[in-house]
Amino acid sequence: MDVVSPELNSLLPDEIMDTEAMDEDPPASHLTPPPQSAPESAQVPMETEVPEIISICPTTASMQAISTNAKSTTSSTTQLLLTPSSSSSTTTKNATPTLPKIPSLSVPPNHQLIINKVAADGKSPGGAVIKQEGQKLLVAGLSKTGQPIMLALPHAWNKPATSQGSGDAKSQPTQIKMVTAMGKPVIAVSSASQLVASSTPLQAQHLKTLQITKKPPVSTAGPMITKLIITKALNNKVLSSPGSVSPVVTGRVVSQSTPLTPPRTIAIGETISTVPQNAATNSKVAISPLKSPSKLTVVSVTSQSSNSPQKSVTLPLNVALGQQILTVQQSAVTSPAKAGSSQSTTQTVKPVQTVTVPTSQFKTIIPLTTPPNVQQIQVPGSRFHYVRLVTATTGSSTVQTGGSTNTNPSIQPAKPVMMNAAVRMSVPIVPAQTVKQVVPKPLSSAAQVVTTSQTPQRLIMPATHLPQIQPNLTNLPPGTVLAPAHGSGNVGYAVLPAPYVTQIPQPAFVTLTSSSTFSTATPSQAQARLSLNGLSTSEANSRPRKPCNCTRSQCLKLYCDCFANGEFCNNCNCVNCFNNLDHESERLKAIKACLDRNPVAFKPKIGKGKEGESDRRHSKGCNCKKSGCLKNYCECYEAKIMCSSICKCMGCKNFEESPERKTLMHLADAAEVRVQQQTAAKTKLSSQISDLLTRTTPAITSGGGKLPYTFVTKEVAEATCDCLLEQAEQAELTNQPQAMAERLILEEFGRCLHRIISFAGKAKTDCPINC
DNA sequence: GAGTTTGAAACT
DNA sequence: CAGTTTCAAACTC
Repeated sequence: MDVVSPELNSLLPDEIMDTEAMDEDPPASHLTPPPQSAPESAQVPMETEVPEIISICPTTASMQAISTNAKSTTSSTTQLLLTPSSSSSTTTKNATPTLPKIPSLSVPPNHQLIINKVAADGKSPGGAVIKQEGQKLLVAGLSKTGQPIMLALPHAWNKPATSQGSGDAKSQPTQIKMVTAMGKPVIAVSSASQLVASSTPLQAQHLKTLQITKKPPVSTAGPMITKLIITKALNNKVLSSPGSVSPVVTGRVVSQSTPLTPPRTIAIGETISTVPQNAATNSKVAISPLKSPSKLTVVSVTSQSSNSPQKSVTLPLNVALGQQILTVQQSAVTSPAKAGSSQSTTQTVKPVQTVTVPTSQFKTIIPLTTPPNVQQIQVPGSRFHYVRLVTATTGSSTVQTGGSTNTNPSIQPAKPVMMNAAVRMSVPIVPAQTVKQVVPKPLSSAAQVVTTSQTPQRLIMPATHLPQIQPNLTNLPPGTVLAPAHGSGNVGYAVLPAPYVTQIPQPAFVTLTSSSTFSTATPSQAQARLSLNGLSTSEANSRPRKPCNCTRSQCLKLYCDCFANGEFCNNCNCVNCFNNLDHESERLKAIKACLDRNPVAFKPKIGKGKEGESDRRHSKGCNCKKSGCLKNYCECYEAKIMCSSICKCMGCKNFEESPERKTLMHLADAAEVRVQQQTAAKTKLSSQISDLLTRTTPAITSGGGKLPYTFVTKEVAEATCDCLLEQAEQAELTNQPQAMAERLILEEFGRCLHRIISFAGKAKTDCPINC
């Protein structure tokens, strides 16, 4: 029977405290995306920081429940809810003080929060008091078998959600999910999620993620008994107390290397070890979603009956990151992992099977019921990588060793672990250049730390079975992902342009985030990526492109820039937009139609030249007639490239030696520089004047100094001179004749005077009584 | 902001 | 493939 401290219960969101849902959550719930909550989903940052260390250890039998008193925590109101694992039915709301001993919290100097087994006190009956300090939160629980369960969380999780808007990737929330599948607990940490117990209401809102699902291996559709913990660690250290903790639970911690230096290779290791079943089956863990730093760790843990021998399972994990596909393979604990990296040269279908970990929004439940295997697909000559998701029903399917580079997940005799999740990684769309495979590392004891690359993340989403849409892989929009239909086995693909993928709202997925790219991405960016048309509020940085204004095309034709770029409309001004998930079928059909008309419709029009940008040219060439190819009507000119021989334009002036073009480009560049310089100068001048206003107001008021020259102090004069000098420099840069230069300088001087006078007038109006 | 111009996309 | 229409962005006033 699982017990949750009442005190904690009152603090936790309903979603978390809904034990029935946790216990009785039908398989469908796992597959069903969480209810679309626009605000929440929109606010869910895709990139989140990952806890430095997350380790899960079996709990001791004595512990029935562990709860953290939010009040006890100093800074963050992080709450940890750890329900005892028992074979019987679980009830979180019935915290029983009868629990023998409860882990107490100790704050080690290493900035870890540790919950140790201690006697229950009055404050948190049946629960442990969590003392938070430092960067890591370590929650240790003891199962009935006496095996501890420990969770280490980065201190960043404790940060209030309000800091998310700061743009600091570290502030992004991380979600911890515990799912029990096949009677075995599965714990996953998704970066997208937020802290379960956060002091701020905002954090509480997002808290939905912690869920434990117990499912007997029933149907083939939902058979996955994956015990998976996904964590992202900042460092390679594994905090789980190796010696003290029983070896039952072992997990690898996937850690990303330093954010500053994104590693080229991503290594994700996963260990699955047996755990006393009684401890695992019914245990519930509610962990307040803490903001995780940019690091993501994925740790899979398998629990099994105590009597059963420890098993190690290899878990192939295929993660498509941006244009990159990350192949992660789990190695047996005993068997060292093979390191292999395969790059772009690939066959149509890679023998390696991979598991895509779907990214989830904050409130996602890890769907373990229908775990597809993912096969990495690389099209020769194609810039893009594709992933084929295959529903894995048996462990045998997981094994395919292809080329030497592919380390086949050496599947141990134990049952294969499969993840029915896609990794959603919102990342800048970049050409898929590399396929990175993670070399499984030999599991030492409790956990292993694996470094992950900072590659942008891409979402692989489940899609409707659309067998009719199987366009040429090489012609798909950049980053297109082929997603399998639900329950359709390995057949059927849905064409998902990568940009779409990154914007797809959250289905029920496991979130795996990469830390590195997140560091640069602001929450708003992630938010914008997630949001659909009109749902996102802040996306200034996420959308370099202008919003479309389509009215008649439904944004499903190439007229629409959003559609043409393979993106969902987002905060656009379009009318009757179908370029969103609500009209997925229409959109897919439109994509197919476009590809039928033009197989390379979604390929970039501006091909990269042989040697850098200078050789860039339009793939089709323009067809301008009146613009002289010197206006943005011309696609060549718009792309800042010159027309080439393939252009059919008339009266083209967009060639290398064209004087018109040179003048135009020169003026454009000069204007840009000028704007920047003048902006800086004006800012300085305004600052000086404003500062002067505050200092001279008494003099003005007393002496009736309402004359502008009152403000012409040394500072103002210097600022004015700066403006004039910059103007002169600008004129010089643009090769303006002397007369013109003088004129520009005088004009600038006039503007400066005008500003001075304006401020003087303002000062006068601000103090009408005295002035 | 409304209207016009322009050229790509779509259509025939 | 060529001609025409549609469409939305770029541009002008």
